[in-house]
Amino acid sequence: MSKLPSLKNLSYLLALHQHQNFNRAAQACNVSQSTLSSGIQNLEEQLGCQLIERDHKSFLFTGMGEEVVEQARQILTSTEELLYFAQSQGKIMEGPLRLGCIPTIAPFLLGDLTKKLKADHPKLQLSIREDTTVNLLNLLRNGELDVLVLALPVDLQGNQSYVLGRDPFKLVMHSSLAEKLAEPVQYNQLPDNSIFLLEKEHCLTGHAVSACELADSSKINPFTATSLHSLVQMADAGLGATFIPQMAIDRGILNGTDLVALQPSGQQASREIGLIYRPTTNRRTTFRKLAECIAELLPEPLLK
Amino acid sequence: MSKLPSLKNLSYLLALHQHQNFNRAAQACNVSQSTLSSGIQNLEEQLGCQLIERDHKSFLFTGMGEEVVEQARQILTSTEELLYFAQSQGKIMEGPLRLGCIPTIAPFLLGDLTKKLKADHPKLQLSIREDTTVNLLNLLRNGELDVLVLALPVDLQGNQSYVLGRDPFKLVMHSSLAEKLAEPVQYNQLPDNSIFLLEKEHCLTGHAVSACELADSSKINPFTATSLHSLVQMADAGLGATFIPQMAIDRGILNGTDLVALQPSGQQASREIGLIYRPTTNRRTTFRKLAECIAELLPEPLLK
DNA sequence: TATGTTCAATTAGTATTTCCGATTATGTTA
DNA sequence: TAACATAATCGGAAATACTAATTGAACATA
Repeated sequence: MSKLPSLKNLSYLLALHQHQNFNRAAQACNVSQSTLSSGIQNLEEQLGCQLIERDHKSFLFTGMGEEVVEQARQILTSTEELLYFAQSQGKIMEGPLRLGCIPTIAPFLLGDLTKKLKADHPKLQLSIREDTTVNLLNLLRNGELDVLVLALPVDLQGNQSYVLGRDPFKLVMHSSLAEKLAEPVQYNQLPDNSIFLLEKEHCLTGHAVSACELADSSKINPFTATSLHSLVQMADAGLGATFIPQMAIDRGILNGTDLVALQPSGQQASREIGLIYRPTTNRRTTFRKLAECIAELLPEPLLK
Repeated sequence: MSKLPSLKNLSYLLALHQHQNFNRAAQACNVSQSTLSSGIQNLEEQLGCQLIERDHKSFLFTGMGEEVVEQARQILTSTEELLYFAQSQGKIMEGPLRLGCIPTIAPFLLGDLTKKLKADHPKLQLSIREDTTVNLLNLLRNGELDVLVLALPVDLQGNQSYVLGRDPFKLVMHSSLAEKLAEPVQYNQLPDNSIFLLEKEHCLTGHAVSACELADSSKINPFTATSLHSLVQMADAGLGATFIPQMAIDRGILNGTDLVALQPSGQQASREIGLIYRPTTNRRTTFRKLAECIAELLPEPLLK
């Protein structure tokens, strides 16, 4: 059996891939450019294949190179996790944990969550990143985040997940508009263009439309908002109705408005909240515990 | 960030875990005993925790040590896969592939499979291990096998799987016994102790009993057989009836006997065949292709 | 109780590997 | 064309990994 590539050389390759420049990559690794250069050559020799095409002056990762980068990333992340795990003496709820969360969940969950974690697991150092689903999945893949809180269903891309619970959708509108409506609200009672949604980057839109069986798109106003708070503002101004998740309502997003929350039609008018992590992780017990903490804070916990 | 442990030291740890003896482990690694000894100490220092308890003369892995072994195994397997992947230039259907299969599938599948693979992927070097489900799962976890063909349902223990297809159960008995029976056969038409099964190590027994809704255990003869072939012998001798999977019948296991195969009662009287692999693998495309090859050979392919 | 054996740790010396700084080769920009 | 940027190469220094031999402790046995 030929010799295994060294983790060091694999990390050089990752740095090179990230910086696309030998000097900057070398700097990032705290080694000289020559070291990194020969490290890469070494790696190519050991792996018996070309990882980057040298094009006099510049270079380009080969297809194989990209593949190796991908696999190397996984190996290095695992090793880092092993190191961290051992150094923290297996104390699973201590040390750094990098969590990503989407904007339609974060403001209504993370306040309570950090409070709870600070109380129950004071040595856990939670860092939080708020971003869209696709961006978060990329960061998870790159090892820049450890775990995500997303709304399901979502293409897991090979990641694993815990389903944490359900979060019902409510149809929110000004009280004056709501008077003559019966629950669950049938959408054909509403005027055209009267439902406002978030811009399409937010998965909430798609989830709400399908969960609430809102097939008739003529009801949807083409103007899109960028946050739940602005949706609430628009509804409060009497522009129309919108879907707001229960957890946002529970955390008082409608306080100080004249809005009412009605039950929309749709068999299962809700979204699921899930915790997503890399299939290759070895911090499953940590994530499981975190999942339990989060599930308790959801409107309808569902953790198996 | 502290320095990552080296793969070399991790492999020393694995060898030590396997051989439970510094000398033999060192031999297995082709290094001297002192090298291995200091490698382990090195590792303990880097990880900042005790991995083995030295008890003058002998030693014992600590709980943390066992954990680290587990994670190290995964890292090393991934790295080996990376090396193999690169060296084979990404030719996914070439080189060694170590497959495990249970005894109630192997004889009726692997002949055709090897024939097919030899034709379609002549450079694939398939090695086969036949063993019980639990043993195979252990070998998969240890990285000694790459992929398993098992009957489902089974506790995957965190592994991933493709469902390949269904394999119906048939109730097999001597033609003279079958004459007065209507299909699907109701078990209360059969005398007590008239159904013979495999010994309990074989998952076939449990699968058949539950799939065929054979609740009344008084029908089951307490004598158990060790292979499908002996079950067939016993049935042919007129001792009683037994469950035989369709794929065994298709491959002629009843040839030369006076046995007939009847439809047993039970909503879904069949077992599923699945391909199992480590969640941390990076040979998914290979396994997917293999899954397709195998599915084609099953009585009822079902691969999504 | 003495003697030999087994096993892991230690030590000291050697071999190997890794790394850096300087230099070179090549292309790009001013 | 000069100045600059980039990656490869080279030679020597520093770090490391490795071995053989030794030590010491535990155990078996005569």
